[in-house]
Amino acid sequence: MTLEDVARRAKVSTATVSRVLNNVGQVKNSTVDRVMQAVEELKYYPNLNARMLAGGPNRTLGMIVSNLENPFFLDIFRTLEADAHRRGYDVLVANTDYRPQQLMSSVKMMLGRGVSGLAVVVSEKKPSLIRELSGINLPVVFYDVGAAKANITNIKVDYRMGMQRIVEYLYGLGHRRMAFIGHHTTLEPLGDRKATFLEVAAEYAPRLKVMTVASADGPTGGRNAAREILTSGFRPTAVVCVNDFMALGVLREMHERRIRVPEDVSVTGFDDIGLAEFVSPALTTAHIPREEIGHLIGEALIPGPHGRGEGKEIRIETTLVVRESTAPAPITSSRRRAASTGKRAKRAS
Amino acid sequence: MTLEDVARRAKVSTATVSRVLNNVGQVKNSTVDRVMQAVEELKYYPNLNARMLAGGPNRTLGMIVSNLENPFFLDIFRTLEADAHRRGYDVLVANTDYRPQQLMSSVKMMLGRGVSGLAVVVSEKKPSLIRELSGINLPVVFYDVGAAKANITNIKVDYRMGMQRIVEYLYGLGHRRMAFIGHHTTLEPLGDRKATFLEVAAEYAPRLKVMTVASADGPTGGRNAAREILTSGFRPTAVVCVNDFMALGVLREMHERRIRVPEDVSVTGFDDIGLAEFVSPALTTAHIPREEIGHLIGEALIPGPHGRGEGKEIRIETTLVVRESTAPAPITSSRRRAASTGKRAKRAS
DNA sequence: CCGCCGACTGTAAGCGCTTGCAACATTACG
DNA sequence: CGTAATGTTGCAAGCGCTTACAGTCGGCGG
Repeated sequence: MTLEDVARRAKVSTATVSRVLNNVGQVKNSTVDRVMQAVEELKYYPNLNARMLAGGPNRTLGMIVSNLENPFFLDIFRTLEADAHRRGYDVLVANTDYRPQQLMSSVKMMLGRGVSGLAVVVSEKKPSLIRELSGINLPVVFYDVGAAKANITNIKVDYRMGMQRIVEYLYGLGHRRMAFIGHHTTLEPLGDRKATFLEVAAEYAPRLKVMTVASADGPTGGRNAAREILTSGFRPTAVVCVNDFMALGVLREMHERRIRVPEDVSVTGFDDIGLAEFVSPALTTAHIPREEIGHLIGEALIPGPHGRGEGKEIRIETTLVVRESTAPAPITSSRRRAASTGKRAKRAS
Repeated sequence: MTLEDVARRAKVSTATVSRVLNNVGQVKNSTVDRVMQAVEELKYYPNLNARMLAGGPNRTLGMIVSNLENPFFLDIFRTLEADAHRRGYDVLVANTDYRPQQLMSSVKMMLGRGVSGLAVVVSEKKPSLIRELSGINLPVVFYDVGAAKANITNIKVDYRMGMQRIVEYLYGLGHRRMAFIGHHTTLEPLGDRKATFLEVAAEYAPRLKVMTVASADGPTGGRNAAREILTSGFRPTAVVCVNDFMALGVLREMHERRIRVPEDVSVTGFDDIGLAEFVSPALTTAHIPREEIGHLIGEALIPGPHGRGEGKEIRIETTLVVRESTAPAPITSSRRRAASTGKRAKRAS
């Protein structure tokens, strides 16, 4: 089924068929009808490869994420896709599983497919990548990694501020021993998060004791990390996780060990994925407006009536969402003693 | 950056460059090196559209799912993608959100992109689609909808048996009032599931009372459905959900209303998504081997050394996984009376 | 009645890549 | 050293579609 078949059937030239299909140029109404009918009868659908090769309307976006399984990424993808569909665009996704190498090949794949816009929402940094991508003439948006250039807009969330609010909040609740659970800490943005936690925690030194452990992204990773902490001898009263997805796992591990959350230990996440309010206890976390991010990406990549908002540097703020997984630190024997003498009664209560 | 640029730089013809890139035909080693070097220096990457148009090696699969957000679909996609990558293939995903219309356009999109294999893992049935797809010369695999043909292999899970085991198990636990929560019950496979539940339940009539409610797929839908049941006046001792994803929501709703699961009411899911064992209480469910399904799809779509396993009809069995969300039905006042007389002491315990 | 203009349609030149076929270069033997 | 095999390349014809550019045709003003 090619354009030519349709043309023959409608007794016109391929040029005309192309014109009616793309709705460009002037075509007599009766001809349009004839062509459309032929299209129907033949169940013709265009060969998109040929179309793109020939420089036809290119309506496909590309999006590369680190882990589609993590609702954080999936949510961004879904809002972008919804926006894109609304504007007649398709979006191709690629998953890197946090592998820089896979990132590179995914980018080449996207470019090779000729996407008209590319969103790179990953946690692996590749300086060379950014350099390459800023060379080509294509709107690009980076999330978390990269810097704004002529053709690339950069979206960054203020992770530090979010982390600060969490630690502050926990500290205010009387927590003095905290554990941080992360994953892929050798990858820059992810390592930064851990470093950020450490820095923020350091502000409360030496009264605050911390430990950090890394595992894989996801509930299973979270559970393993929790186990590691629990068997380490360190007894944190609060566990702060790099993201909600992992927090799910620590919640479960606590449950299985009959460690009550939040009575015995508080747990926090980051992202505020939908599941955060569906687990029990519901997760206290820092909300990252993923829908907004999805929309922003769409705006940056899809040319609108006002052109597209290229080359901007966008900063996203997080907000602390307190739910059920956090509470005042339990009174330890030593603190109870202090409390009984009335010295810290306020905080311990 | 085109093949010609590379050719010029390596002082060979485009044909030769193409040959070394695709590793076909005989090319002198020194030439290969020269070409590869030019490729490196120019950071050339092939225009996949042109390649496909020209009939080059086509290594991309297409997969259409109803709801990527539902881990059930995502898991299948991920295992297929992993298999595909291992064999040098890419896979394009499209999401239909359970909309038959979107299904049709997604199929056209995939076909238009020239995928070399297509997996349709959806819950919307479109007879015309199946007819169309069986006409073309392309390996296709349908999940849940469709029938095996020359080029299409069909994967079906024995939903009925799974449902039967669940209801039987629940009945054995003393449950006599059950509610079924589904979604999109107007779509055939999904409506079938509801019907299946009803049929299975009917086998226990008139001792078993049931009610069914439908909502949207996902935790939120599950929660809304739970609310609907709870405000209806009907007081089920067991809630069976069409899938785990929705069950997550009913678990939460119960928790918020301080209805204990499983003491006050038992809840079951279907699919056995990873999250099922991370929520509390962990979900009793019917396990569908999603990885196996992913692998099967890969086998059917990717030509291997033994050709591909086309046109088969594959039946997948489920297994009941009992976890924490189910328990014997609570003793009602009337049953307690009976129990106190010793008549049903066994079952009520 | 002629020329011109605008509406409509056809012609044909690619887009970047693959590949059958022909051409040329090497090597092996006799 | 000649000749047939082989080994290596280049040529050029498309793949299906878009899009200048060049008609063709009917109607209008002059």
